[in-house]
Amino acid sequence: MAENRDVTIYDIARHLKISAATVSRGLNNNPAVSKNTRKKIAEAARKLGYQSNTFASSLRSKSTHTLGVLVPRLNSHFMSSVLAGMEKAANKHGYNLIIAQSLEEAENEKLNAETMFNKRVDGLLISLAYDTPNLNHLEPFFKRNIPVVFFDRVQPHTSSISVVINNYEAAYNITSHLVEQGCRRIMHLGGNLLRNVYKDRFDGYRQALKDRDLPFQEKLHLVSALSEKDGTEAADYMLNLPAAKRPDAVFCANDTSAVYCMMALKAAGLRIPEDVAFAGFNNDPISKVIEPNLTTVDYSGEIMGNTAVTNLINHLKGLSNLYSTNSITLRADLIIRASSLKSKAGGKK
Amino acid sequence: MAENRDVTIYDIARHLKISAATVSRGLNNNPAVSKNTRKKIAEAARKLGYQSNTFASSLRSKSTHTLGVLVPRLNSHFMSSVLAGMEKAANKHGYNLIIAQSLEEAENEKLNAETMFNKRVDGLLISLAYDTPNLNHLEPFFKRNIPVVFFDRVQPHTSSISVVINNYEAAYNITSHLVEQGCRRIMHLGGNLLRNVYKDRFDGYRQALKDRDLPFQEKLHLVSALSEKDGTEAADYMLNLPAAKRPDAVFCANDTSAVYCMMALKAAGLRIPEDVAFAGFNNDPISKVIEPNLTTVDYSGEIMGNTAVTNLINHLKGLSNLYSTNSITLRADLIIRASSLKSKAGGKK
DNA sequence: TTGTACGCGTTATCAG
DNA sequence: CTGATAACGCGTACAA
Repeated sequence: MAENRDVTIYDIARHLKISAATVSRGLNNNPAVSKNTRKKIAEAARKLGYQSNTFASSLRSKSTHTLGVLVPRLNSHFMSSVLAGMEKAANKHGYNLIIAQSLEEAENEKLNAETMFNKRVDGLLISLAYDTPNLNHLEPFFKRNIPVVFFDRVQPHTSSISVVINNYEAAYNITSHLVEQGCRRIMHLGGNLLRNVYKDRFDGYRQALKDRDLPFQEKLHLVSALSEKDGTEAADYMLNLPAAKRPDAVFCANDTSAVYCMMALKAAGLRIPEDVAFAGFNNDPISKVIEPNLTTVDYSGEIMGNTAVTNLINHLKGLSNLYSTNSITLRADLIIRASSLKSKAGGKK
Repeated sequence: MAENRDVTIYDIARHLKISAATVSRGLNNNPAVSKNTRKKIAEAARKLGYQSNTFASSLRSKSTHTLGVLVPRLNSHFMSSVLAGMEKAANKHGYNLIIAQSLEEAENEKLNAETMFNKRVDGLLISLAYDTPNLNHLEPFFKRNIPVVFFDRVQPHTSSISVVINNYEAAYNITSHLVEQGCRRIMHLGGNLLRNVYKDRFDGYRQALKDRDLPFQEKLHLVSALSEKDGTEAADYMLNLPAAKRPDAVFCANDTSAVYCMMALKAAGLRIPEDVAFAGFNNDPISKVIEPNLTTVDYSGEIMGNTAVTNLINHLKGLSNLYSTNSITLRADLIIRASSLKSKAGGKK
C-alpha cells in the first residue's frame, strides 16, 4: 500500500551510521571493506527492504548488463528455441534480454535498433529482417564500439561476428541425398536470395545438381516467404505442370512449407515419396508428425542462441576478442526420414 | 572507431547557445517551447548524432517504459505467440520488454522477479511456473504498487488482474463432445492440479462426465508435464491395461502429449478414432498435421499477449483502472476434427 | 578500512 | 517562452 520512497544506500548508511560509499562498496562485495561491516550492511539491506536501483548504477558505471535481441519474428519454433538458449546463457551470467521483433520489416528493425541503442544495451544480437538492405541502422553501435553479434540471418561486417550453420553444405548434402535416391527433377522452394540463409541453401542445391550433371531449371525454383500458404500454393503450381515436367522431388528451405506442400499433394492423390520425394529444413516439430516423416536438416536453436550470447558476454568481460574470428559455424545434421527414401518406399502394411 | 563521449543535451545546448533545460523540453516536444526552437533543437540533435540516454531519464522521471515478462518457457508455440502479441502491443505504445523464463522452477521465477524489480520495470506480466507455491516473491511489486498482470497460468490476487480463457468450460465442452460421439471411458491426460489451467481443465472434464452419469475413474486420470515423452508413456500405459479397461477416448490437456500418444497407439495398430478417439488443447501447429487431424481447443496467444499488455499500459497511463475488474476472459473455441469423429469414422479411400 | 566530494545525463522546480 | 539550479541513486578518485 504505502507509496513510500525507495530505500537507498543512504538509508542503509544512516541506519548503520556509516557512509554511503562504504555501503555501496559493501553491497558490491568489495574486499576493501571489512568482512564484519559487509555482513552488517547485507543485514541492514535485507531488513530495510533495500533493492538496488539499476539505472543509477548503470548511469554511473556505463554498463547495463542488458543485451538487445532483435529478431524477425518471435513466434517460430526455431526462433523461440534460439531465444530460450539466449535467455539461459544470459541469465547465467547475470545479464538480461530486451527482445523486439522486426516483423520482417526493415523499418521496424531500424526503429527497434534505435531504442535498443538508447537503452544502452551492452551488446546487440540480431537476425536480419526479410528485406533489410544494409546495415546503416547499426552504425551507432559500430561507431561506439558496442559489440554486435549476427546470428542465422547474417550479413558480414568487419567489426562484428556471425553465428551460423553451413547452409550451403547442408543444402548440398540434402540435395545430393535426393539425387542418390534417384530423383532427377528436383524442385527448390526457397526464400529471398538477399538473405544468406536462403541464398546459401539455393547455391548448395544448385551446386549439387551441377556436380551430378543435372540441369538447373528456373521453373523448378520458387521463391516465397515459405509460409503454410506458400507451401500449399507450391503444390498447386506443381499439379498444374504437365505430368512430364513435374518434379520428382522437392527440397524446401523450411519444414513448414514442405509439410503444407506435402499435405496438398497427398490430398490430390500423389504418393510420397514414390511420386514426389520431400526434404525440408529446420527439424521443426511438425516434421516428425507428418506422414511420411520429413527428411530435414537439424540444428539447434538453443545452441545457436547460447553460443551467440556466451561469445558476446565473454567479449564484454574482456575474456576474449570477439573479432579474432569473424564467424562461428555450428553443426547441422542431415536427418533422413521416410519422405525421401524412394529406395525403401512402398512399405505399407 | 572514435571512442568519444556520448553527445548529451549539453552539447546541443552549447551548440545552440541555449540552456540544457530548453533542449530537454524541446526534445520531449514540450509545447512550452516555441515551434521554432523546437525545430532547431531537433536539427542540431540529428546533426550532432545525439541519442537520448534512457537511464538518466529513468533515474529522474522514475519511469522506464519497460515491462517485465516472466514465463515458464520461451519455446512453446503458445508462449511465443503470446510474446509476439505482447511485443507488438508494447512497441506500439513505446514500451520495451525484458523477457525471462523460469524454466518451470519457482526458484528461478523468484530470482528473475527480483532482477526485474531492480530494473524498475513499470509493470510485470507473469505466467507462473509449474510448481510456484505462492506469490511471496511478488510482494515487492505489490508493496510499491507496481502493477502485475497474470496471464494463462494465474493465481488470483486482490491488487492485480488476470488474463485467461475459460479452461473449465472449454474442457467441459470438449469432453461433452467426446461423450456425444459415443465415448464412455474417457481418459484425461492432465498437468499439475496446482495450476489453474490444469485444475480447471480437469474439473471441466469431471463435471462433464458427471452430468452424463459417467463415472470418474482415478485410473483414467494421468498427471504429467505433458511432454512428448509423457504422451508416449501414456500410450504405453493404455496398451498395458486389460482390453476391457482400456479407454475409448483420451482428452489431453495439450496437443503435444495428445499427438505423441496418438502416434504411439497408431504404431501399435490401434485405429483413431475408431478404437480411441482423441482431443487435445491449444491448436498447436502439429494438431493440423497429425492424421487424423486433432480435435482441440483454439485460443489466440497473440490476443492474450496483446490484451495483457494493452490493459497494463492503459493502467500505467491512467486511462483505466486495472483493478476495476479482476479478470479478463478471452474466447476459446472448440475445433472439431477427425480424431474425435466416431460417427463419421471409417472413411478411408 | 572508511569517509568526502563529485559527476553520470536527464528532468522538475522555480524564477524571470 | 526560457534559464539556473537542484535533484534522482549510485560509484569512485582521493584523502584520511
